Amino acid sequence: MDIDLELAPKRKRAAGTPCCEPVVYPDVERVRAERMAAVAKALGDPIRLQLVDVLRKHAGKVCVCELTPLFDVGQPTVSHHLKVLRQAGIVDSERQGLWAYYYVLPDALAEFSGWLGGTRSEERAT
Amino acid sequence: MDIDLELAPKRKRAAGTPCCEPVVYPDVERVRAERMAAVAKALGDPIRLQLVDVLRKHAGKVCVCELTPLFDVGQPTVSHHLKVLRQAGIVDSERQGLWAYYYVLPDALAEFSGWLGGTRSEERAT
DNA sequence: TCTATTGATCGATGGACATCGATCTGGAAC
DNA sequence: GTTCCAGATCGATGTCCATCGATCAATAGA
Repeated sequence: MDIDLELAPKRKRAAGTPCCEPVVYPDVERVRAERMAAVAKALGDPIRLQLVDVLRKHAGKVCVCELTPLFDVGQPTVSHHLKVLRQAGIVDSERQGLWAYYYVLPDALAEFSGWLGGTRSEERAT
Repeated sequence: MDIDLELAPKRKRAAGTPCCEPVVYPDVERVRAERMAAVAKALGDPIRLQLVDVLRKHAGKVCVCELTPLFDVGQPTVSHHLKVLRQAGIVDSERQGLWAYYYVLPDALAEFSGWLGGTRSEERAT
């Protein structure tokens, strides 16, 4: 019930007729989807999501030595996850002597967040 | 520069002393992170993200026969992606005769969207 | 009943990913 | 220099994932 008639199969349909014409999307939509999916993928691991969470909680820059003991994985694994986040453009780092400090890049999550938050397509900017 | 002193290593440090005490997070944070990461992971594929996008654009329910031709993958693959989205609790489906109609579950993305949108931890509800 | 259609499922395959231990790099203390 | 430490990288390993062709179940028309 409550089917959107616009998208219901166009005819009462004799078996064999294609049910509807394909809706073609402009290429830019696909590129945008790939960009946002890359961000979502990077956030699609509990450790990485928590890393971003911690970095956002502390608006400043956080030492890796503070991040590592938060998780039940080894240091190389945390380093790996931070690298994934950096490659996704979500965080960046800065070295200070022996230590490395990570921070969230502002606006890195803006596009994805905007898409997620918007309930209707009309609200989106191109 | 601009290091958050709260999180900088606590002492001037003789090499060998641990640089800082671990910050322990309550278990609920980890569970919440796993829940949100699961949603992010489901959205971490361009096809799935576009599927959700199309379903949200058309507030009603959309026939699978309308979704399949949108992508350069076979019908089993689209069906697989829809299943992943359904298992993540993001969409659900309903059969009408031969056709299956998919729709976005309201509030499925709310928690993740709220976390993503909030800039500071204080804005978050538990 | 027979046949055509939709959409889900199965099994296989190739590639990506999370994790680990070991190692490397380059600073800092002695 | 030598030694120690923080953090990144490497190589290996086991697991998960995206995709495909083939097939199946359910339904509707003939």
